[in-house]
Amino acid sequence: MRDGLPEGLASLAGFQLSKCGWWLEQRLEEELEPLGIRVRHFLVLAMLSTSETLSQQEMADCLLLDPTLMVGLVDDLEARGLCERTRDPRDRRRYRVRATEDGRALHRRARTLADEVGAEVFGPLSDDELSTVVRAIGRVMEPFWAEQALHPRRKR
Amino acid sequence: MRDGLPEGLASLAGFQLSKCGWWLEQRLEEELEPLGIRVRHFLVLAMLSTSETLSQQEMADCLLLDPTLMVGLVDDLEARGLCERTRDPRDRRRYRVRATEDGRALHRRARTLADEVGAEVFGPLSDDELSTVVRAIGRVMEPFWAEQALHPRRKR
DNA sequence: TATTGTTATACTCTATAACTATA
DNA sequence: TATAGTTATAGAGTATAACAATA
Repeated sequence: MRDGLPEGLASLAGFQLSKCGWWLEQRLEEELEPLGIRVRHFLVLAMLSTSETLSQQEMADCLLLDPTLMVGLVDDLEARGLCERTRDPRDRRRYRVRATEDGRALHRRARTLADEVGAEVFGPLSDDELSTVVRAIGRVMEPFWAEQALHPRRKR
Repeated sequence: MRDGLPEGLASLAGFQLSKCGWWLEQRLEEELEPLGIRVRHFLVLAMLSTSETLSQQEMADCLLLDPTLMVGLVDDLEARGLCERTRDPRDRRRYRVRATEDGRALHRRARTLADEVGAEVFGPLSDDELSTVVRAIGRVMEPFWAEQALHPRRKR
């Protein structure tokens, strides 16, 4: 990289956006290490923090992860007492995964770190710009999540 | 995903942004398949399209890829006559990788597809919003690329 | 017969280490 | 001694397939 990004790359909005997402994730990964969790564990806790109970299948769809990966993820959290599995009485194949008080407390600490990373990365933006970007991305992703709810895809 | 994304996830700007980047990349991957290249090959061509010549090392830094991965990537392009390697006469360890005319032509076709994917994904945004987002992300990434030029990191 | 969750296995991708040639 | 590029290999991460329990 002699003198900055080649213009052919810099002008690709998708490339810049992808790397921005990667940067945010890596920084958060670093910040979460002292808490003993990965970004994925944090995302599970984030879901559970506003959902009472969820099945592993539902969480896999939201995170775009293969359901087999949710097993180990929930295992990790349960082993540390951050969430608990109970069978769904109305469909005993499913678990009802719920965050414990410890899990909610850890989520709050992790969420603070995530917000700090966000403030760091988005530092160059004014409050107006930031809220425009955040709302814009949210609106852009609405059709994606709608489609995802109907025809779940996986990978990554 | 019973009723949309759990709020704990939806409110995480970093999560939405990461998935947006993933979505853009996956859609482009699909669109590029008929051209017989992956997104990575396209990104290499994009760099070469505005840079005359670059070393494999420089390109690895820009794409945040391990230099060993650039070998196969440039091999692929060279085998199809899309780029060519010549030794740098001033430092015969380095290659000067250059896009051929065919490479530039394929890049233009791929860039058109990338722009179409962008138009599709960012469809919900007004022109003003889109340009605000694109410029904002570009500004956010400036310090990242500056740091990357000094202390290259890898992975992904 | 289909679905949730589980396990074990195979596969893909990436990083690591060792090497050549240049500097 | 250090760097660009190459190769082969080991490791991490992921998907695939088969299974048990339930619907």
